[in-house]
Amino acid sequence: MQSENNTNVFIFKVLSNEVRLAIIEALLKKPMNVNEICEEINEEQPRVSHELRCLAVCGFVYSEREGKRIIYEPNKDTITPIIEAANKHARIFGSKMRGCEMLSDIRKMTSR
Amino acid sequence: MQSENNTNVFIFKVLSNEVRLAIIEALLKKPMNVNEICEEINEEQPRVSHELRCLAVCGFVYSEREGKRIIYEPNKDTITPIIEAANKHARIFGSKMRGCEMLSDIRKMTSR
DNA sequence: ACATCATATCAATATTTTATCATATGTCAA
DNA sequence: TTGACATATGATAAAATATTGATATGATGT
Repeated sequence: MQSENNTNVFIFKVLSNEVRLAIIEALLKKPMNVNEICEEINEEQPRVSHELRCLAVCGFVYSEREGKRIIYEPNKDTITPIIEAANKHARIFGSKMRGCEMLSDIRKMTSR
Repeated sequence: MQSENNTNVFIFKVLSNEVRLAIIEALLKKPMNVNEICEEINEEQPRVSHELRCLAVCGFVYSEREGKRIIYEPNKDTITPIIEAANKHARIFGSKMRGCEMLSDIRKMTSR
């Protein structure tokens, strides 16, 4: 339970990045190779490779070589429920957080 | 959908911190005031107050004054599904991530 | 083996987040 | 209104993460 907790912190860390989350969402539409992902989310290739590595180590995506290309697929089983649960919270509290792009933005919100 | 996505990044950021997640887990057991939380998770009061503010702004906890004390409660409705979904991933891939405390640890894992 | 395309790695820097401490604010009770 | 307790705030140093571009590796088909 305690170790599960620490693992959860790490899981959320991995998901708390715009590029990584964009990659996941893109792959949920359809499996792709690095360059297709780059086009889809408009990011540089080294950057996307970097993040794919992270996502792969953490079990969020897996890969399979097809000739020259390496096709990445998301691990729908565990990703989908996490994202949907977050969506639910976002739907209700998204407006409350509007304008927060960084954690430090919260300091600027004086009212509670 | 796009704004939901950005909000999700933020949601995961908030949850990707040991202290904040510990606060949430503690409050899921029972509502508490700041000092009780401090004891439970063994952290300093200013630190916990800081994080409670963050959690409150983001809709993860809400508070109610009871005399001198302010009692904090978690927003079980949306938190529980998120944590459970993460637990599921942790159960399967936790071992793969074992030893990762920081994202930079991933760089040390050379094998894929 | 060579040329080419696809992907990964490295390292330096910029940005963001965490951690800490001193201090302020607020509430109650005498 | 004073004292005691409870909680919040602000500034800042330290640490972690994101970003970037140059370069390296790897696989394929010829």
